[in-house]
Amino acid sequence: MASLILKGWAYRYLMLPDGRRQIAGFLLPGDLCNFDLPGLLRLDYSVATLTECEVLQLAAPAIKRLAGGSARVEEAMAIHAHVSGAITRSWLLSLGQRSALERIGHLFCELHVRLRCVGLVDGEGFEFPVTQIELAEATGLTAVHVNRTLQDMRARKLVILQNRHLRILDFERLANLVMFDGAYLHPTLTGCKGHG
Amino acid sequence: MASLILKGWAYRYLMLPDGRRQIAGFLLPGDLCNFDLPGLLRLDYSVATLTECEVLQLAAPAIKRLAGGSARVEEAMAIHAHVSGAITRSWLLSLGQRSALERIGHLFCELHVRLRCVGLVDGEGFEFPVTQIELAEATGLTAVHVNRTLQDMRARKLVILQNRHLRILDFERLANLVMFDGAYLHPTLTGCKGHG
DNA sequence: CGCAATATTGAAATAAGTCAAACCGTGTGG
DNA sequence: CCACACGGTTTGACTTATTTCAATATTGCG
Repeated sequence: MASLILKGWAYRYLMLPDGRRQIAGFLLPGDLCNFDLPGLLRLDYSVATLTECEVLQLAAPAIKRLAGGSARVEEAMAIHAHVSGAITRSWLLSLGQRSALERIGHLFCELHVRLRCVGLVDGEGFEFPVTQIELAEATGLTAVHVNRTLQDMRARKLVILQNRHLRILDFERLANLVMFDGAYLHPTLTGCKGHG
Repeated sequence: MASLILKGWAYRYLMLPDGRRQIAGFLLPGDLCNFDLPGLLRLDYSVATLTECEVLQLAAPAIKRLAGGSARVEEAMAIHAHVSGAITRSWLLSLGQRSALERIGHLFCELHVRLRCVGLVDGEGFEFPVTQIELAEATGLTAVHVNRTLQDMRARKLVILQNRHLRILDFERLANLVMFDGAYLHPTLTGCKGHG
C-alpha cells in the first residue's frame, strides 16, 4: 500500500525522546509515500500534513498490477524512489555543511523546482504553507534564527515571503548564492518540460 | 548492476562546489550500493573507500534472476533498501538536532550495531578506519571540534578510540546518553541474532 | 472582541568554528 | 640508522554563528 499525494502539502519527520523534532522532507502533489514495508519492518518516521490534502491510496495488489504491467510505471517508480533519496541526501549536505541562509535558500530553490514541475508555480511564486517554526525544524535551526535570516534575505531582495506565499525574486542569483544545482531533482524526468 | 561489499569500509559523500564535503553514510560488509539507475538518471553522490575492499559486482540480469526467482531475495533487498533509507534519515536527525557529542556517540552506536550484525565486533570493540577529519565530514563538525569532543568522551569513560580501533565501554550508557535506539536498524532482520 | 498561534525584537550566553602552531607516528630514502 | 616528510592529532587563543530567554507585536479566526 502506498499513498499518492494529489493535492496539499505534508511532511515526513523524526523525533527525539526529549521532543526535538526534525522534518526530513516535504511531500508535495505527485509524491508517493507510505510504502508497504516487507514483513516486520516498522516505519522510522511519521507523516503530518500542513494543509488539507487529497491522497490516493494505492493498495498493494493494484500497485503490483500497475508496476508489473507496464515498464513505464515501473521505471517511474524507480525514478521517484531515487530522486526522493537524492533529496534526502541533499538535505544532509545542507544540514552538515551549509550556513543558515544557504540552508533556507537551498530549500526554497528545491521547492520552487519541484512545485514548478507539477504546475504549482506562476509568475507570483507559489503557496508556501510552512511556518517559521516548521522551517526551523526542517533546517535544523531555531525559529528565532530563521526569522532573522529571512529578514536578511528580504533585505537582500532575494525573496518575498508573506501570507504563506513565497516568491523568489531572482532564481539565478539565489541558486548561485546558495549553490543550488537542480540536477539531482531530474526535473525533466519528473513532469516538468524544462525552461530554466 | 549493484555492488555488494564483502570486506572493508567505504562511504558515500556529496560535495559543494567550494570544496565542503559531507559524508552521507558508511558502507560496511554486507552492504549493497551503486544500483543501476533507470534511464538517464545521474548519481547524486560519490563513493570512496577507507580501506581495501572486496566487492562483488552483480550484473543487472543476475540480480533480476535472483530477485525474481526467490521471494526471499526480493524481500531481503527491500529490507536493505528501507534500512539504508532509515539510516540516512537518522543522520538527518543527528545533523539537525543533536549536539557534537550526541552526533559522534550516535554514529558510534550505529556502527557498533551494524558491525555486530556481520560479526565484526568482539569483546575488544571493532576496527574503525575513520580519521577524525572524516569523522568531522560525517558529523558536520570541524576536525578540531571532533578532536575535543572525543577527548571529552574519553574523559567520561564512554569510549576508547586509538590506533583505528574503537571500543564502546558501556554501550547502554552511551546509547542512553545520545538517545540511540537501534530499532530502525532492524538488527534481527539484518543478520544478527539479538543478544542486547 | 479576544484568544492562540505566529512573528519579531533585544540582550546575553554558548557551542562550535577559525587560525596557527606544535606534536606524533611511521614509513622512506639517503 | 638517522632525518625528514607526511598525514593525522592535539593544543591554545580568539572569533563568530547560532541559541537561549524573555518580552512584545501581529495575525488569523471562532
